[in-house]
Amino acid sequence: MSKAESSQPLKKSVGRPKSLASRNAILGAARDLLDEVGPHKLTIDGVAKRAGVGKPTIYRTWANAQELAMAALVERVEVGAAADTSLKVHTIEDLVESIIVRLNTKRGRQVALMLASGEPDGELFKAFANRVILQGRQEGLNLLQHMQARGEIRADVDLSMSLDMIFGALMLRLLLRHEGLDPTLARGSLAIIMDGVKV
Amino acid sequence: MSKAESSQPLKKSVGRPKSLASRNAILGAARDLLDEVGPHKLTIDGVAKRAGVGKPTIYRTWANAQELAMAALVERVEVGAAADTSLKVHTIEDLVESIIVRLNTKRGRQVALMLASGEPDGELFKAFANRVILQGRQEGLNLLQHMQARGEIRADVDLSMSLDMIFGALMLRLLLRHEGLDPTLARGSLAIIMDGVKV
Amino acid sequence: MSKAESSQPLKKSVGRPKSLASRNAILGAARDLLDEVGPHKLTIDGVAKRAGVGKPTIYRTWANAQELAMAALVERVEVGAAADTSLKVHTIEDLVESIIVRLNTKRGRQVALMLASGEPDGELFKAFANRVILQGRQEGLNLLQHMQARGEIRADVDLSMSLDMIFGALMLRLLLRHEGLDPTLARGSLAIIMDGVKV
Amino acid sequence: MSKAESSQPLKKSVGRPKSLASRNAILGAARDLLDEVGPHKLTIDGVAKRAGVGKPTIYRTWANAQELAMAALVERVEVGAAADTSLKVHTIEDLVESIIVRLNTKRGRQVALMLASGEPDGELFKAFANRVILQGRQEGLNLLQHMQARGEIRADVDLSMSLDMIFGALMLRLLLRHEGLDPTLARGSLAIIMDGVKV
DNA sequence: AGGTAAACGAGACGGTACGTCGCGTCTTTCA
DNA sequence: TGAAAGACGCGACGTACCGTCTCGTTTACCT
Repeated sequence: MSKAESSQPLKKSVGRPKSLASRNAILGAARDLLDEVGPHKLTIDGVAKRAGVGKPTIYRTWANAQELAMAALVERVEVGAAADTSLKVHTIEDLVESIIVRLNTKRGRQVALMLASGEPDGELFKAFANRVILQGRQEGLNLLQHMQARGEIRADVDLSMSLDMIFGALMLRLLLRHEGLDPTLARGSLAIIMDGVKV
Repeated sequence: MSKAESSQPLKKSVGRPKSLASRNAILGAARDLLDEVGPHKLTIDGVAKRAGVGKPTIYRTWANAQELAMAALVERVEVGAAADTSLKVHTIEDLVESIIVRLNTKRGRQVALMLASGEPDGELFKAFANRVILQGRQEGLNLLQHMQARGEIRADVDLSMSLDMIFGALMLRLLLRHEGLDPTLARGSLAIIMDGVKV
Repeated sequence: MSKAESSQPLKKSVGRPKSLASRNAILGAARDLLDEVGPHKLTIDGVAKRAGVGKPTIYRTWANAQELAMAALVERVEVGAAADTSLKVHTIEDLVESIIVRLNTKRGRQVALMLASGEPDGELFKAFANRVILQGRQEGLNLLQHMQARGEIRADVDLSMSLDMIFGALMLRLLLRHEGLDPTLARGSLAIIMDGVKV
Repeated sequence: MSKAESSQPLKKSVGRPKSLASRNAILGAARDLLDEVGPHKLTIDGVAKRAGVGKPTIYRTWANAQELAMAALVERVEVGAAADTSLKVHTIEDLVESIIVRLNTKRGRQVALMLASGEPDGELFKAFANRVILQGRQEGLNLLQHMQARGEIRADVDLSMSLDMIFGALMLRLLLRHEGLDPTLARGSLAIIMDGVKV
């Protein structure tokens, strides 16, 4: 039932079109507030005031604060990703390392909160998960499949589970903070996956 | 700043002591409401009314709804754990399997939400994480250390990371639901860890 | 600091205008509750529930229960006064008699309580005092001034004090109930004022 | 139903007697708080904390904050009166003047509030009114009766009403602040009463 | 060029919940 | 055994946001 991000209707709209300036102001304000007060305290009232916009203008596009937060985070992630296209990721190790770097920020925890608090069967939730997490996982899956095709990984291995173990370990440390989380861990976790732990 | 769960003071307290009956009623009501309406909608007003208790009585012990929710979940987990002592867990595989079973419930997501939304540096958060997650992880760590001592695992392996990969994969699937999560996965994830994926 | 009763701004207000229906419902509920439970027990919660209105809607116009009570009483007094225009008051005796009648009711004590408990330097307090008490006093002052002009009262008499003595006696008996308060007293008190007590 | 001010029981009390020190501390704290925060904000909690006393100790003697406030004011008035015995009051003019001085203080308004907000038929209310107001009025009544007996006042004059007019005028100005209230008014109001206003 | 329809800012609306304060009562422990 | 300390059930406080609803105004498209 979400109103957000529906695919553009082909029928020409009548009346005054939505203001792109307002949209940008709203997402910008949301982004700022996410950093300043955190996702719990992100309120529609606050965003409206900060963006210099009426509340109905926000509700016309997003159904509630959570959707707005997701939209703001997605946009930020995509902007970041666009900036990253320069540095090519060729190996699974590079990929994991870059994921750690991106996760290990304030924004990383914001994303994690969205994932944990959202309704996992909702339309928007899936879209969000896809864009901010599963996309990276898919990249990794492609890389592993190539390795499997090249005979570097056994044919019977559950690649999906392997990836979830790598990414999951990062997520766990992000959430619990019981152990550090730094880019050098990429090599360690991959070593475990590749070689196993048996003698 | 949390008032909850302060370590037991040795000095005899003066004045009327806190009512254990009230405490139980509050935690019971919180537990029920967590299941019925979910963690987002758990309100102090609701708990107070349901428990037949005044709001200040709740605030005297817990600073906000989140702390109360954590306390209710901790208690539930501990009661569950106490009931489980009968079935002995001898192998790492048994452990992971039982964790999956426990995670893969409504309560599992509730716990995950707490972990994702709490302030990770807060006192209560750490206590919560310790009791509901890291305790199981510690059990696993003990098992793996025994295996390492017996020469079944190489001496240079980062056991901590290995465990985070196993537990993290479960957590990831719990949150994202992009793949199923059932007890048979215990064997699969352990196989990857033990043998690695290389040819 | 009061928000109530600010003088009408000439500038067109922006945004949704305040609902007159709500205002009336609130004042009506307050009026009813003043009679039913008394001024001490007049609560904003109670008025809101009775009026079918949210609490913030009340606070948007009145700062606290006292201001609301004053507003409700003022309105009632004015409605009563409007109804009274039919019966003309020509003499000071008629005036005092009608004041006694109006004072000597449940509402009379409510008004007295407001006067005694309000901050006498507050804006709203002054407005209240003006409308419910001093207006009647001013009428009396006019009558006495006419008498003075016609030579029926000595030129050197402090008319203001004279009126305060008449009205004050009524107020005192209303508050203390140490002596009865009935309309026949109008004649008596005026006699004292007019003729003095000396032999 | 008031428990306050019951005459000291003659029967020997059993067990530990009520602490006079506590009583004094309570009344002192109440007196201080009456001045500092006003009668509206005088709370039992506040008095208990300030007096270093448990709340039940207060409730054992006074039924609620209003009774306590009255008790504190009565005591203060009586202490003040005791101090005044030195200066003899021989004429009605002296009396009115001294009343104005005493009324025209913070405490004067506190007393007025008590009178306006109390239940006028309550036992305690009557006692309070008697001690702080009607006693002065009675003194005045005695003086006027002497004057009447000496033939200085006509025999048919309603002395009670005359006094209420004098005192009421003061009360009115105290409450409404529409006109000043200073000791020189004693002479003026008495002049009106004595001589009347007619030519 | 004018009409019209939608989006806009502003902000009030009925609500729900917040976290606090104070009530008057109760249950301990201490002196 | 009275008094301090303080927790209790209760109810109201005044505030923050929710998501919706009028307002009057602006801005584009479509006659």
